[in-house]
Amino acid sequence: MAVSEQGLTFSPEIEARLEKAARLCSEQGTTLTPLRREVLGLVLSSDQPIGAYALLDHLRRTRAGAAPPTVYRALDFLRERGFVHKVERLNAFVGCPSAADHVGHDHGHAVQFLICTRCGRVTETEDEAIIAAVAQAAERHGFRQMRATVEIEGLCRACAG
Amino acid sequence: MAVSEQGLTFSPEIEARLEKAARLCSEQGTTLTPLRREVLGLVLSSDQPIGAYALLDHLRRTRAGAAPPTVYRALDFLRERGFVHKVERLNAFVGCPSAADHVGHDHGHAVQFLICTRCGRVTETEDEAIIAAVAQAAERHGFRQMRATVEIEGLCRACAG
DNA sequence: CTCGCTCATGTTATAAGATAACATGTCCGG
DNA sequence: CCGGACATGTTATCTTATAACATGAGCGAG
Repeated sequence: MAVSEQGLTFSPEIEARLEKAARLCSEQGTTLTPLRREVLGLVLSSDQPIGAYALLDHLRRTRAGAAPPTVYRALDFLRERGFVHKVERLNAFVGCPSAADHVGHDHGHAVQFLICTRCGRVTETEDEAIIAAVAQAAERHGFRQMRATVEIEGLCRACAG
Repeated sequence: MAVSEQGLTFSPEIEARLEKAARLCSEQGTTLTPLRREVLGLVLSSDQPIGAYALLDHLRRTRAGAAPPTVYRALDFLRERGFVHKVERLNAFVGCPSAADHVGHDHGHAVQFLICTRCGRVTETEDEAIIAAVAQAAERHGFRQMRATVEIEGLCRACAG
């Protein structure tokens, strides 16, 4: 991650994802501004879920005046578009690995996280059986599902040994 | 809910559940102290998830010195034993309707909440298909699941119309 | 009986997460 | 040139949660 006059620069893979996100935004008539781009880049660069205030600390390297609303507004934008998800148990944010696939319309989807309590890493999955089971359970209760999250805590393969 | 010298008194149904909880605790060698009993009673008396600070406000009616740790410690105790669950999305707590059935060992279970964004009510379910799908997905990733929560947001039958 | 342990609670302070409310600036179309 | 939409800046505050240390009750071993 380098600092230039345009703001932060990220690894090539992440730059590619940022480009893609920028394209998706402009197709929707919105803008991935430099600020939003930086926040998304920071989230994607973290190998663990990252908290809003940790993002803020990073942001302040380039933006002296950054304050909580700065980062929360950017996160709101990114979450609305599915580029970023919040892991509720951790009050922290992760980049969506498949943001490009289901732009903006994954409501009703049951996003799933495998949260390792030892190493802190989180893997996002999209298991169809879970999605279907959740949808059916909701329907059985006469519940109109808008969105759902599944947060599974335990030990990842590496940590479980 | 009445106030007596022994602390709060709840409705007969809730008193019955408190008695049962007290019995389960003593079987485990722990104690449902008056404080814990009051907190559990307050959670069970709420028809919606209730926040820690709302509980604190109620507690202070009978316990002048109550402070955040007072309520958080009681909640920790109750959660460890499965009498109470936290709805992560709401930072609020609900009583477990089936606390008596699976005392203390429901780890690995995927607790499920149907959260109505309109009326704020939360229904807890234990859908076997979801539990199984979650367990299988975790296994497929070599993940040793300890616990899981499924939080489904949308409109309940009454609110969806 | 009394020392020392464990458990529960009290007490004070602070950390961590999130939002409200209002101000500023930029771009663009009429 | 004005006015509206949008993005960000700025200040203050609110909500949620925990750290750290103090007090006190109950109980078993010596």
